Amino acid sequence: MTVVTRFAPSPTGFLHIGGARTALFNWLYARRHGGRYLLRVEDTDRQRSTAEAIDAILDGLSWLGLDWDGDIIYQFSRAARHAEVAQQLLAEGKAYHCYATPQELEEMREQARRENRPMRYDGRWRDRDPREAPAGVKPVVRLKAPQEGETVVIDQVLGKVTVQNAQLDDMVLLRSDGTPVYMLSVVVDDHDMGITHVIRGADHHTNTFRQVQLYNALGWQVPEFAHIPLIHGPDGAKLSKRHGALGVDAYRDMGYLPAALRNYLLRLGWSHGDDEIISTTQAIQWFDLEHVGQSPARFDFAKLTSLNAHYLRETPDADLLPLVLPAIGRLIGEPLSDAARERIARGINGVKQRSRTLVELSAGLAFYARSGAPPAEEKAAALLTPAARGVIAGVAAALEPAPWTEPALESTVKAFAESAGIKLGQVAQPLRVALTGSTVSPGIFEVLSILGREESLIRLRAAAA
RNA sequence: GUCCCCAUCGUCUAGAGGCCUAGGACACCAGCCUUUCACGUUGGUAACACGGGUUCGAAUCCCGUUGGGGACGCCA
Repeated sequence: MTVVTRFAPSPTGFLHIGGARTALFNWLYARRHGGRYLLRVEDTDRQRSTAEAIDAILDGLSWLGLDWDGDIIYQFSRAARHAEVAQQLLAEGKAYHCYATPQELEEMREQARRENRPMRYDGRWRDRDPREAPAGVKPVVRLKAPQEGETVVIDQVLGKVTVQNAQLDDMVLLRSDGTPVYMLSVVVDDHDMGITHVIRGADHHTNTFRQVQLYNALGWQVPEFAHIPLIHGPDGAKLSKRHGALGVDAYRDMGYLPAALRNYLLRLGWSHGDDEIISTTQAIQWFDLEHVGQSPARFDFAKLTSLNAHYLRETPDADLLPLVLPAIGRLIGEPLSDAARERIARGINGVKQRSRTLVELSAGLAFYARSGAPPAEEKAAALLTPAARGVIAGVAAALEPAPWTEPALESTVKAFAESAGIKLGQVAQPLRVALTGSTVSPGIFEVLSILGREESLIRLRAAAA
């Protein structure tokens, strides 16, 4: 049996981190088993679904590198099919019209709340003669669910769970306007699409029992289920916009790499022994449902950032350049000259070694892009004491006639330090400030070399003055 | 409230009854390396929620307590 998985986001907002992980797990599982990974947009809520949200989700998935097989299925376009299934159930006596009004249902819930009873539909139209139907009320269609016995879900992550059917009420299949409700649509679509493994967030776990009842009423085979624990915010509470529930585009903007996010998300809830750095290729070979954890995880930026630093260092300079060039242009407030691009290309390796995100990388590269003395950070400016300025002037003079290669620069500066009777560190740090405007940068000889004689001397003299 | 799920360092996790003096990673602290920072490296602080069982033996199995989460829509 070929594995078929799906990711089924509802386009009522951006692709958040939990959805991204669900997509990743589905994608990995399908790839692992040489199966298919489908995408279904659950847009049956016409009020809340938007085209912008669809774009944002597709965009997020593409950025993450989670390509889907075949065409996207828009659930709303299948409404007629869903209604047809409900009609079939109706015809078979497995579903019925319910004329209870929203007000009645609200009262039912109120009453239940007051009496500390579970909030459920009481089945008042289940066996009632349709001829008693009130005039002018459009009915919904409800599933005639079993009232005795129990429903069992075997979950690949959570194991076997049993619920008493008395706990479940007759769910709505079709709204009074004839449109299908999510519970019906998922079941019909998953069946029609040949989904073999439903991998989704644990928030759907309780829904599964009702869905299984539907599968049973329809005589359809139940797919495998795997409910993965939710991701919480740093404070352990449900992820909300206040903590980590950002769209994946926000992570892109913060300078995270898709590969890093994939690795981080993978380890959030799944493990392979002590392995931490897991490439996507490796993940495809290893991923399974047995090692998905059962408890919720908290989102931790520090770990993501550390992973990102790793992937940043692993990424070839040529791939990083286009990601960073536009940002640097914005940073210095002018278009990048050819000389600037050239310096950035040569300097990027040195800077990426000490950057954790693309944002840090861009910022760390900006001094290469400028012409003339870079603005000095506060901490850096403080280092430019009169004595330091004197040292810089001395070095500038020593450097002017010297050959401009890294080894040569090093020996020139070292010779200068020796003759001046000071330590290299006392020369290097003021030099760094003059050249980069910062106390943090790649090796000072690398910087001199890349900046070139002319540009270096301009900056040194400006600092010495 | 009812039902369901979950529970190992601050965080992510390894752990499928003896291999556990509970391992790794991130974060944190200290040392080394070094022209700064970062990388790297060495070491350190730090956890089996609690209480009962079962067993020769429990982080691992069972029950309860506590705590956290989820679901209870003509939303998905």
